[in-house]
Amino acid sequence: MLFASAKVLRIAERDLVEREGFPMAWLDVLAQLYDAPGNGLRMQELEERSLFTRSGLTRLVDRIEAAGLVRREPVPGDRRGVRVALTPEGRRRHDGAFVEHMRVIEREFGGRLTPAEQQAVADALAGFWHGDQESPTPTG
Amino acid sequence: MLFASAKVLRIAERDLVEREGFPMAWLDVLAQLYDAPGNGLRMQELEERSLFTRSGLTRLVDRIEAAGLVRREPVPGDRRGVRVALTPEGRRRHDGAFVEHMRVIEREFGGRLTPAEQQAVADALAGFWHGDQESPTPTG
DNA sequence: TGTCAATAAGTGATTGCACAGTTATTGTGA
DNA sequence: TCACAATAACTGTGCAATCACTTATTGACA
Repeated sequence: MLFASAKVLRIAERDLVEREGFPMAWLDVLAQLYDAPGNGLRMQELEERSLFTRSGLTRLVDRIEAAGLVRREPVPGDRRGVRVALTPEGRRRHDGAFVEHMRVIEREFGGRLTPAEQQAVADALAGFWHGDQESPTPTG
Repeated sequence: MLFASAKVLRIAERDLVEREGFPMAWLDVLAQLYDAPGNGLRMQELEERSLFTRSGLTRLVDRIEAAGLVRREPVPGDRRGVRVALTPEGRRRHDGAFVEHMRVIEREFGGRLTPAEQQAVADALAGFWHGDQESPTPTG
């Protein structure tokens, strides 16, 4: 199951880079910000929602910021913190990329499963993803 | 679905490195060789079965070979080719690591799905994985 | 108010993958 | 037999992610 997913990820990655000029890591960040209130999150929150470490995220956001898709803002009341917010350009790129991304995944993955299989996988994974995102038995 | 899988992969990766001292890429290679006739494959065959490019595989096999888990052998009748074969040590490490790896995935993923969901995902993904491993409509 | 642990984020060094190009070997046709 | 394209694998380079450490700021307590 994981190997199959990795394969689809690889294909989707390639396609996204060719079409949009940025990798899935960017889309991941853009999508997280898009779904966040005010289209922005602190680095720490982004770290929790994405699969990167804090240090990896720092440089990832550096690159996305350099491309003009997000911008760093100060956090009122906590000068240690940084808020990463989607720019209008970032929102536009997200919209286009996300739609294409879903199309590719549909073609490479969804299109090769029956509707019943799609539903079953979607239900199972949605439950997994939206449930407790930590280990089910962290202390034992 | 892909995001969820990536998360599990990340966890499994960490766990494997801590327990066995090598990453999932090694286990991938070890498992492919384990399943192959004579516990060996040519680089080209390994490339097809894994998710790496040939150049990535060259160095990956370098490292696994340096650790003594596989060895390179000449291919009779084709001096261009190299056959990568599991050493006895490699087979032992595979056995131990694979069992633990599956246990972690069971705990992090399977354990959080109902049996019916597990079956549904397994069926759908097995069909996907064992089917045509290329794009379903490569020419259009 | 001054000290010090805790928190938020960034930096330097290391590791590993992919792309493009290279070397060695094989097979084909004159 | 020789020239040349195709094939099998490897190497140099650049990019991106991680680990461990550093800097800046905050909050608690005497």
